[in-house]
Amino acid sequence: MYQRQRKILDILQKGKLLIREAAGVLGVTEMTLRRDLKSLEERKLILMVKGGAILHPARYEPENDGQTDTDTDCLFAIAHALYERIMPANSIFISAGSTSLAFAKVIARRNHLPMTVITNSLPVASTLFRSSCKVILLGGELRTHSLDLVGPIAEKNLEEYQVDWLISGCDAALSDYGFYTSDVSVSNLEKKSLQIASKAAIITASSKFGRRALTRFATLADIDLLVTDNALPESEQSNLKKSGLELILTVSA
Amino acid sequence: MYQRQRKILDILQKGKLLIREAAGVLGVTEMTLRRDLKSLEERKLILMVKGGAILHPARYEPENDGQTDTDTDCLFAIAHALYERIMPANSIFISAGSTSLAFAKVIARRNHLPMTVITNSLPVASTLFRSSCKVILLGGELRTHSLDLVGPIAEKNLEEYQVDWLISGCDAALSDYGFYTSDVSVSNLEKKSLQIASKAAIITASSKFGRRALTRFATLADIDLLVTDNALPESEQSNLKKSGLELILTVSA
DNA sequence: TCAAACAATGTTAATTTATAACATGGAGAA
DNA sequence: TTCTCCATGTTATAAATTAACATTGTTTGA
Repeated sequence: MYQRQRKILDILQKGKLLIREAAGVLGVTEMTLRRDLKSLEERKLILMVKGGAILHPARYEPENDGQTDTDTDCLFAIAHALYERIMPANSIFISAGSTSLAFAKVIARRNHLPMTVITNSLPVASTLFRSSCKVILLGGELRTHSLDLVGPIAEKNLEEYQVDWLISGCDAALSDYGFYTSDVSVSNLEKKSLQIASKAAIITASSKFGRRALTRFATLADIDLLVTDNALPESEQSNLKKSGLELILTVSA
Repeated sequence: MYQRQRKILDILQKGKLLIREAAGVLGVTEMTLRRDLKSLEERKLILMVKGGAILHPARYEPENDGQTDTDTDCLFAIAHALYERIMPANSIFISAGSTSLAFAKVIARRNHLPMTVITNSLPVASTLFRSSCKVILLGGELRTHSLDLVGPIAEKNLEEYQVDWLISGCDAALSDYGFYTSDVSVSNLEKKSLQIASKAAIITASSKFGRRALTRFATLADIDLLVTDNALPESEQSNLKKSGLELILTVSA
């Protein structure tokens, strides 16, 4: 029974759960599933909506702008792989972005050791709220459409810290040149965070490769570990390995 | 129609709306109300749950620990009164707490002028996200049960700013001595924020008067404006007036 | 000004979802 | 074994949601 409720929460990580569908998937009656959901709702873990349930809204989710299930699965596979590779760690910096957020969710669910997480993302902070992690949120200006913090204050605060790992996504990547983001203030913050991290990891879907975005925030040499999915073309893979970084490829569904 | 949708949002400020009940209150059919709700949901302003609706969860809300409707009404009355008194302003600091959060909600709904809001509260930042306000969130450690930021980083960041008004609640108050909070790190931050504000306002339910809490963060002389409800005893009122601060009393429901 | 077109709301019936009450069946205790 | 308890399943009932169509009032353009 507890096993099943855990599965329910897993399904919910990806968004909404429909009672009719999920009953089949879990191999139980609607009634049983309802009883599970009711119990989870009483524990404030979920919120029941018409015909289904969502995770309790005490944790904010940025809009899932047209992200498909497959996309989400891919992100979580990458996040899990990263988790296996770098944990346990004492302190990490998690930047903003959907891949980073997926990683934060993995930590919240799987990690039970004390750890310090520094982030500039409200969704990440909120995800780790009540986890075993101590959360430090950088200050700064709230970017209007992404719920993350940037600007000089955020950069200056960063100087106070030192972390084992920097975890970041990217908006675009070239296998022979480096990693890009499309916002200058984000890029500035990323550059700073590279300086305070002993090691740096990029996690991103392979689809980001082969294009540029506005500014490059990291060269290949800046990055120690790259986790992406195995849809990454051979040529890109060999380019990356040449630069000496560790490459982990997850199997896509 | 738009008038009615505004009313719906007003009702929702206080929590959940039940379609069956609200249809009567608004004087329309369930069907009409449903259509309004559907439209609001499409605009991502609300989320429909079984039998009713809640505000869109894209905002962090601390748990409503047993706060009654009357309590909430009282808070909003106070928040409105403060809004009328101090707006327009160029820049304000809003501290953490349920009363401050109510004030942020009033701003989000009523203010359409550009303004800068500095806060150490995630719920406040999230409430003002997408409003006409520029939001600056102080950095620092996330307090585990309150979703607000404290600590040396937060205090240091504060030094960078200067605001017209400080808006704060309190955990306890004595009419001849000052205002208290029950957390030392919160108190430290409050003291700092008094220093960067031209004027300071306390908003609080009158029930907080007559007791102490762990630490005093402000004397009567530190405060320029107090907004509370008219259940405040005469003796306390005269004490407060003696100290020269401006006192605004709202009518309780 | 009138009537066509439209928008908002109301009404009813059909469908879907939720609840309640009782039935089954297996695991463990006396 | 036999009883009890608990998780689950079944069925019937109630509630909520949707769809389709009816009504009303308002705008618009001949």
